[in-house]
Amino acid sequence: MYSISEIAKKVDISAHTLRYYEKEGIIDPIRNDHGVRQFDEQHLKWLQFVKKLRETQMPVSQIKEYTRLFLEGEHTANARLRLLEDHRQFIRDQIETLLGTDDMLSKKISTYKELMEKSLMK
Amino acid sequence: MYSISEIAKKVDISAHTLRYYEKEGIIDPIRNDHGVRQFDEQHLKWLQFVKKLRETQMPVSQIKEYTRLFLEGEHTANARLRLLEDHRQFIRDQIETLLGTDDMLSKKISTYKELMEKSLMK
DNA sequence: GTTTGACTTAGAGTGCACTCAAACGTCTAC
DNA sequence: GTAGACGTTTGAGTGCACTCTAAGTCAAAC
Repeated sequence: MYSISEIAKKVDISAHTLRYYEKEGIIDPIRNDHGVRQFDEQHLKWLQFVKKLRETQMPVSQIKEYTRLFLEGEHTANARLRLLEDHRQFIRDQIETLLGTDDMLSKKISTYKELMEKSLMK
Repeated sequence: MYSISEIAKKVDISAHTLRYYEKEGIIDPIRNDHGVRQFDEQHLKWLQFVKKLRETQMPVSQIKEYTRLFLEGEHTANARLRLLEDHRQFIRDQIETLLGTDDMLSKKISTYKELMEKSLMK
């Protein structure tokens, strides 16, 4: 069992943000008899998954929705699958955009370097 | 010469956002004798460049900084080069993250599909 | 036994990037 | 000559995702 600060460190998400995620219904830690949050390996895995979704710009609202469906049970598997597939498509589109801009930047960077060499030769 | 709404359409950035960019010093359209903004091909090209930077998450503040350096002249070429190289690195890191999550999602999606096939066979 | 430090809560504040509102000016078409 | 489409401005509002504050509880360390 981990305290909020321990798990915060492990997943590299601030304790503040974890409380915010709890308020949003994305996590539901166990509480001990003093009301202190306790996180287990399941929570850790879930948070690592959530983190990957956030790192790839899935909105918190969509993660909420996914969580809600998950908690609703088996019969929402189809809807969850669709959410994941949609996000994968978003990721792929994003990769395309990034590759395109990488390319443009590389060209621009080359031009800059050429220009600077020329001015050095003067 | 394009009006604000014409260029907004061309680059697919709202007129509102273009005015905001102007306030931030990212663009500096010409004004006619009635104070109406006029954009030319140079502005168009610049905005297309800015758009690519924004699409790849470069903060407006950094685009501002790049613009400022650009307007300062030749002697800032080195600083501008560094900005672009940093952003290219950011893009490459982002691509890595996206590829990793794409992979994870693909595995999860396969698992979902297998599960659903099994439940169909019951 | 008191201090330290980690935890709790509700609710307010922050920063970013827009996005809109209101009040007004100007051009063109009918 | 007036309606309507488009432009202008300043300043306020929005939505997202945190991020922090204040006031309090509790347990172990000194």
